[in-house]
Amino acid sequence: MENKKLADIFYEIAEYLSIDKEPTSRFESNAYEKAGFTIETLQEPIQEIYEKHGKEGLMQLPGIGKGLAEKIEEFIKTGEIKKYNELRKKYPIDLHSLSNIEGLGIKRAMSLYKALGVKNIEDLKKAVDEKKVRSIPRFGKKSEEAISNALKLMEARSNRFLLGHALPIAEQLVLKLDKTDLVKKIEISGSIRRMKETIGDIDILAISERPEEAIKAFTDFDDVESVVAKGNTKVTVWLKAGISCDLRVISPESFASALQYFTGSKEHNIDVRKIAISKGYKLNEYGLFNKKDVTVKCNNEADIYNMLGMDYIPPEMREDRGEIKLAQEHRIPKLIELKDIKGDLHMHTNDSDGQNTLEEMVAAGAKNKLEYIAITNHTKSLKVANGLDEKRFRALFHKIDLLNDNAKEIYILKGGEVDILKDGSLDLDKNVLDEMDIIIGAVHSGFKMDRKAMTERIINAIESGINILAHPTGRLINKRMPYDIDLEEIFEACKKNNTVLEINSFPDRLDLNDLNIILASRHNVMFAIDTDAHAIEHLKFLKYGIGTARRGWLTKNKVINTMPLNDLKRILKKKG
DNA sequence: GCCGTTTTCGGCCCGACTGTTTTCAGTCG
Repeated sequence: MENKKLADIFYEIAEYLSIDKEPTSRFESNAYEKAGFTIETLQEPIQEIYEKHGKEGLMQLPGIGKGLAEKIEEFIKTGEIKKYNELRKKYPIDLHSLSNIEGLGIKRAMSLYKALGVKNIEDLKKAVDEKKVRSIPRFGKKSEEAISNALKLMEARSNRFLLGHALPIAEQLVLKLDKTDLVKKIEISGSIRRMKETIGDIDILAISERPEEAIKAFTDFDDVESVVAKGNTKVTVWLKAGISCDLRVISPESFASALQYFTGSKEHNIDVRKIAISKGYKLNEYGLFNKKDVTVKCNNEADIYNMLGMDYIPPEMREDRGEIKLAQEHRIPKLIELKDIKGDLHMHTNDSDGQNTLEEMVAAGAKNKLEYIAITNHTKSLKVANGLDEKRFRALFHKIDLLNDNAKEIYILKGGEVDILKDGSLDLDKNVLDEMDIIIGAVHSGFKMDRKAMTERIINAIESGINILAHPTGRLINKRMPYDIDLEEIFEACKKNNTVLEINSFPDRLDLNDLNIILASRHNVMFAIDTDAHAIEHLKFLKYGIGTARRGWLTKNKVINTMPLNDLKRILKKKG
């Protein structure tokens, strides 16, 4: 991906510039950082923008002016950037990796380079082992130990926590804090509240009249492995679960602004605060203040956004991807909510690789107040999952017909998660496929095909009449990269064939992800938010799919399983 | 190096906490 490569170079230039002595280079550094972020989160190849609209087109992008447009042009034409090469020659050290170590920033990394010649992580390890770091000015024994711990930690946690693992841990902590009676109000903030697919650490916000006691009670929880930092209003702990957690205790008057502040994202907040300044206010975690430094009363986050001339922005949208402009134009969409979902269209039973029986899954669906569910087991070629052949599918469908005749509170759709074979054909006879109410197509093998072949394979399946394309990119978070495919071509084929794209709610899938949902939306396709449940407990994963959909700015009317059963059936029939 | 509903020049987010100091620089979020 070219965008990422260029973004990383800009980030590195920003790092090099921030250690420069010139007073203006700090701001130049910010400019590169901001431009790097713009490029990294761009929805189309930057080269395409340049080819279509030239330098002028690049300068339309936020944070990119004449100078940086020229740098981008230079990179596209020559594959390198002179300024970057010069900086690397001047500072031949891996600043990026070094400054990523907890507690070590760019400036201290530079001190270590100047004093000890530390150029990379290996050098740093050596210097720590030889106890050389403690002798450097403004370092000491504690700093050396902190760096040593951070190095070990970095090896231990190379991956970020999945949202689906971090959220339950956070909810448990909130519950426990609530029970102490030391806090009046608690809220999870940070990237969990934004429903980011992976989480760096847990952020909890609380109102308390006895903050020090609340912080003490928190650090005494047996979930806590060690206390990293502790003050009067804030404490950071390392949890036994292997993730760090911040608790901040604030006054009731500050709660709205603190929640806004600590929910982030950082990029979003910087822009919001700039708008505050431009309107003569000051916004920080303690409140919104006018020119005379008098607090402007805000009861909730919506008040803050409204005072600044914006619509309320849902946490999931706060990523600095254009939501601020939208809010200023009062065009924030009404995002889909969990309660809008009327049915789950992707569920397994123990007939293939699920853990529960058909009857148990149906009962669980009814208990979750779903109006309909689809039972979609694996097909015969997926042997590891005990995939069903034509005969076993027919037997299962017969059982489903009987259940539907008797049960009235929930309707069961007959379906299958049908393997898309290497040539793009489907792994079942046509007459069994014809008996299905819903056909989900999925790739479960041959992940390493080249881009062209893999794209053709999936488009073949789309054209042969699947209703839903399951987990369209095949990625497993922290485990497996997405298939190499041309997503835009696939989205276009989905549009032409009325094929629905799945947003798979399984914590390690979340596929499509937020950015791909935004991209697919431009092709005017429909979505289904499914759990891919392999057990009754998995039905609660739906909230992660909803969170991902909201991060992709999705509204209810784009999601087929928000429809009443009869409308849904009509959509599913429009095939072939 | 970017940017403009006070500005095309003069700004550029900001407060808590830590460690190493003896008043503060660096880091983090």
